[in-house]
Amino acid sequence: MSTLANQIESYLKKVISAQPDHILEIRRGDLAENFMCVPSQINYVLETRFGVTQGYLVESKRGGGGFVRIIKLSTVQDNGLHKVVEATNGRRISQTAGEGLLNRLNEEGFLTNRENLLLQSLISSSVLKNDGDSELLRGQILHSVLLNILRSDFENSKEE
Amino acid sequence: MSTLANQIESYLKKVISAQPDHILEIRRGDLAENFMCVPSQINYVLETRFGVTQGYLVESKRGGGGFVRIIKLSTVQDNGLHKVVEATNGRRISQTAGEGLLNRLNEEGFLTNRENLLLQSLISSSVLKNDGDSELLRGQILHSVLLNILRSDFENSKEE
DNA sequence: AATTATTTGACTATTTTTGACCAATAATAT
DNA sequence: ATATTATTGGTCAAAAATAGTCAAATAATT
Repeated sequence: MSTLANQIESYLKKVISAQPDHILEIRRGDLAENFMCVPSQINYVLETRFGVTQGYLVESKRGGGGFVRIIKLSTVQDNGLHKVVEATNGRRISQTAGEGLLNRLNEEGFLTNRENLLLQSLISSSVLKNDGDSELLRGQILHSVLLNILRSDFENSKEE
Repeated sequence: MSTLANQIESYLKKVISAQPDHILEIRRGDLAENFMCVPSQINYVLETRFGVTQGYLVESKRGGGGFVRIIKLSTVQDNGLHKVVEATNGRRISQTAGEGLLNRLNEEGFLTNRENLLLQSLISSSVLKNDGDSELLRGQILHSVLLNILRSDFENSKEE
């Protein structure tokens, strides 16, 4: 209960809860300094405590003005989406399977027709003509899409 | 979070918006002096925040009476995103530049707030963790988004 | 004793800041 | 006119400021 990782985890969760939008942006180096540890310790905490399973999305930026952004996902109206989110974690996804997933999300109202069209095009093999593992990349993209659907500020950003 | 580059960017955008013709002419040296930085810092800001993809055109002249002219182009003037599509074709795009492009598309009504949020997340470095060339991949994703915006069936799918 | 979790640090990647040197244009001198 | 000098802006690469990865060393748990 009192490992460094646990303390950092508690601290971050406390601060995030205090944010109106449940989003926290912080400098990794600052956090490491506050807890008197190496910066990579922060990554360990993020990986083990702020993953999909725990309902968080993490984004970041390097270089001057860099940051780590932790976004708490809304878990309130979970229509079985979390299962899908976990099922796509780190998985390869074929184009056909990806198309099916997006269409299903569209039919169930999680994605608009436009969003579906856009993403269908994005995961088509021609776009993903990456040298690397296209199926893995497709999985990463779809995983990210799913996580964003669960963001509480995502639904609220309908239109002005 | 407020880097020098961000401050200069904000300042310039504020001033340009206040111009009736959305054109700003300024001396690079003056700007650098105001922000107490080296002149080349200005070029960095222009390159990373005022490129064609972000909807700006930059011209300049050296020597006595020299200047830097920043022109904000509306999409109509810009031939319907044609230049942006060209500029992103096969090109590598940094996270900063990508953010700028998406925000511009959002501001000009080509992307909804939701679509912007989703895509911003998709191009953030932590999401785009792949073995290959991240910047190239970011460019491919954004290029695909632009092509979709230009497709008539995508434009027409705004309502649902 | 074996396995799993945590801590640490060396090495990598990305973005911003800075400075030395280059190029163009205008003004002035010859 | 031409050459020279002053006045601008441009380029590029190094340094600084962030963050990420990975695996070895420790610690905790089974």
